[in-house]
Amino acid sequence: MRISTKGRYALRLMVDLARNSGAGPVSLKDIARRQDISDKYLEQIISVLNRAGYVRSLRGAQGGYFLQRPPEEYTVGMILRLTEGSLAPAPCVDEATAPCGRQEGCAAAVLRKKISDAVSSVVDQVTLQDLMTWQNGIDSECVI
Amino acid sequence: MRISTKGRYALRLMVDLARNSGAGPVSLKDIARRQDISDKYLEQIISVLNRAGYVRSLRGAQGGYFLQRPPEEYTVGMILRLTEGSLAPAPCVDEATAPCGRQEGCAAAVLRKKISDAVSSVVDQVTLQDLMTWQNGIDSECVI
DNA sequence: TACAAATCCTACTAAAATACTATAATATCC
DNA sequence: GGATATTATAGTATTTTAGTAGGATTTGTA
Repeated sequence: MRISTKGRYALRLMVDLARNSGAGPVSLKDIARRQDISDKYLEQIISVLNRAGYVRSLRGAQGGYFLQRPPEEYTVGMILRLTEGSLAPAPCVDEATAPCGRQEGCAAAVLRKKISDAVSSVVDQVTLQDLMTWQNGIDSECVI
Repeated sequence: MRISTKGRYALRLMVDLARNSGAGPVSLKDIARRQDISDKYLEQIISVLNRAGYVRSLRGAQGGYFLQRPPEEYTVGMILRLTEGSLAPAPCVDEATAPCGRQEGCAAAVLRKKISDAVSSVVDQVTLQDLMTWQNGIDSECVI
């Protein structure tokens, strides 16, 4: 029941991008240094965000990344689902073709759905902007 | 963000125990056969539940296990926390000594706590009895 | 009392997921 | 043309998960 580093790093990455936007694209190397995360690992993570259109990239010298949209338009759920895969507590919650074959009236399904909905209700509500606001006053490198 | 088989098997095991209680202790072998789970693996799982006092055991021939308390006194949260470890979405949510050292006002901490609370609000509310009720009408081997 | 059926206990292992690391190609600004 | 970026692909070490295996111990029953 853990969010892996991949999802957490993605959040930190996006918050970092949001905080440091304005003065041109932000290079991954800078983000990696500020967040103290391997830049090669971040590369893989941001490429997912890039392909999904969450960030835009500029190649070459003075290149880097920037957010495609304002921070309040990204929810934590969007980012985590992309990087973590599903947020469901077990296979078969959100899959149409449940392995057990009987989604209807199944105790397991009811329980899973409740957990899944509870998590979603949080992560789909909290935006990047919220994370930034909560973090204000604290120094920027606070770990998510 | 998954519940592992360990936690899920523990739930199935407990529901099975609850359903088959009344006629003396229930042997693990029977549970394993009904639930189609390796009995050796179940042994490890039930030993945790046993040490925690959630079930009682009787050794020797005609021995087995039975629930220590009525099904409505076990929550899903109790069982999952025991077998899965913490249900927190990341280290440092429920630990007093957060690795980042600054629990207060940290965006990460706020987010994690929200997720953790959301999950808890579900799993601490649902009891074994609920699972049994939801499962009524369905054949018993429905997989959690 | 011997035997069978059960729990208990410890250790081992295969496979998958996680968390990176490495290398090289490509693009762009100066 | 060179420094600085992103992009793409492949490889690897570590950890976690999900079991297996073997045997010791206990206890009811014949």
